Amino acid sequence: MRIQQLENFIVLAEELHFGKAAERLHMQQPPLSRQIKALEDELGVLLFKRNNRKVELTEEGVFFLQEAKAVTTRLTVAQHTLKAMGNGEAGTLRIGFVDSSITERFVTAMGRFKEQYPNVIIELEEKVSVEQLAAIEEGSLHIGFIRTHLVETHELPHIDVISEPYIVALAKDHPLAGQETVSVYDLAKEPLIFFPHRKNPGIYNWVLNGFSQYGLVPKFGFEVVMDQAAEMFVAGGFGYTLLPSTSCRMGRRGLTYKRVKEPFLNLRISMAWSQAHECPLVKNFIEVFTQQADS
Amino acid sequence: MRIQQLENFIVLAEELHFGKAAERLHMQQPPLSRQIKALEDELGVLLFKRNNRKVELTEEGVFFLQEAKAVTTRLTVAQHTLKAMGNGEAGTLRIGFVDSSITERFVTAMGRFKEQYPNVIIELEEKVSVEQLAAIEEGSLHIGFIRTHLVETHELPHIDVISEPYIVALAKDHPLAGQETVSVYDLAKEPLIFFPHRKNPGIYNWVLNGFSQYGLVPKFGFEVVMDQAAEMFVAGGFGYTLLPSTSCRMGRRGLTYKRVKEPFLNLRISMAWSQAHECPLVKNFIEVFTQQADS
DNA sequence: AAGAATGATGCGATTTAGGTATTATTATGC
DNA sequence: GCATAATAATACCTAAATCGCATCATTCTT
Repeated sequence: MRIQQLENFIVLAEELHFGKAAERLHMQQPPLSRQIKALEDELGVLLFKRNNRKVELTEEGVFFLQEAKAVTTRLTVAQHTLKAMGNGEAGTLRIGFVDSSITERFVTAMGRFKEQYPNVIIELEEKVSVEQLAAIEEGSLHIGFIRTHLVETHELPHIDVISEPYIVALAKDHPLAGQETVSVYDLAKEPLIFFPHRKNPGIYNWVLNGFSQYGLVPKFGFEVVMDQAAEMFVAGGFGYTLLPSTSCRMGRRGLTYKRVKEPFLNLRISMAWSQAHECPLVKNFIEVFTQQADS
Repeated sequence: MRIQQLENFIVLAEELHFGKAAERLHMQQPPLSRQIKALEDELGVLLFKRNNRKVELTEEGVFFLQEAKAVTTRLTVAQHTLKAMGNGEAGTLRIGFVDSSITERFVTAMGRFKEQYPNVIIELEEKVSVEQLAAIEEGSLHIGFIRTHLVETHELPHIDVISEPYIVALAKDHPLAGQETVSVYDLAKEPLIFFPHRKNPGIYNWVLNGFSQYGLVPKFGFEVVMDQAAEMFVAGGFGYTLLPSTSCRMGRRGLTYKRVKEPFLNLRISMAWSQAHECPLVKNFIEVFTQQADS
């Protein structure tokens, strides 16, 4: 059975006249007669009652007409959707992100994209950078918002989106709070209030690394899971903590925030994708994302 | 596009291996490769990523797979339904009936049929006999329960289902109530409580006819629309009324029922259909209807 | 580096579809 | 009542599409 047969059957059911239907279909009457007969033979039923003078649908024909219409329209819609997918106007875009990548820019970019491409489904999933990296290279993730140094070493195409120093949060009456900036050497002597290794090994190790650049090891104090809890301990004078600078715009009462004197920890996030798996969806997303940056 | 291409595409999407898919499809690998390529060309997208070593669906392929499955299964179901319709096990059976044809036998036959052929839709419509007759001969009604004398004059195939004399309902203290049977000649002198002509012209004229056989004309008393109202007037001694004998099995208090002495009015209803439009549905219904009569 | 696995390509044979001419049948008009 | 017009079916031919076989090209494995 060919789709064309279904389409021709539908036209004939509308015209109820082989000659006129054949004309509409840009073909001759005899092939149409044969085609309908072949369809009837294949289905094992008569679709039309025809007595050389009048053509009308049988009960079976009425039923099959509705089925044929359903099938052909579904296929036509599918073809249009496929075309839209080819233009990156339909489909599913899978985007990964790390906790700290969620900025206003990130959110508004999502909104803009959804507005411009309403038929694209966006699947967002939080994953640590290395996992995203693997998923991108495997092709199961289109785009990842991940730590910049990783995409640099993996040589993935990317756009940098965040670059902000980690800063020190201290109690206002802390001995170090009097200085404009704080030295890592001084920090290493104070207890660090930080989350446990298991919560985010990447950041944890990265912080350790920041200290070891200067031959230092931080002196760990309390380990707390939530940021708010950490700030409470800091305010209570039990030590200091480290935060991305944007995380503390509205400062907490009793705390003060100081930059580190030496080059220390700089949180850098990039939007990365795979050259190999680059598709129209990705291209369109990048375009929307960068356009927004301009405006 | 052929349906077979969609089916082959589905198999290949399951196997993800041209050789194995071709084997399952009882064909050689080269034609399958070409067929898939032709499908891709027609759709304008690649359905599979294939690098001489691995075959996997593209995003478009995943989407089209779901559409192809939907389309092919719908067509398969449609073909099964068509086959069922050929056996009279699916479709729509249109049955007409007149008011007085609704008996217990009629109702239980409907139930039995619906039980035996659950996929057949029964469309019941009440219509006077002549209209049903026209609809049957035109083919828009499969079966009609109509007045027997009409099907006899039109020579339609039919099965008689009701034959019952009309009888006379009288008040117990009515002068004619003392006799075993009542004569039409006596009846013609008494007032007849009957429904108005507009309610059922067929029966009304038929009753007039019954009297005119004997050169008589009934003497009309009250015209009432509902049967119960007629019985009340009769019980009150305002005259007599005429009823099909089964309509008064459980007699009303204060009334008595008498047969007419002479051959008078005999209500005969038949189930009729058209030889020309006889289809499996009709055959099956007749079979169920007569089977029930036996049991 | 050689061989096995696997999808693509070339070619000839068969099947299938479409076009033209014609036939058969039925309704309509004089 | 017969001739004609209308219309779907059939016959026959040509063109196109499909299939199977043989082969090629590429890539992974050992």
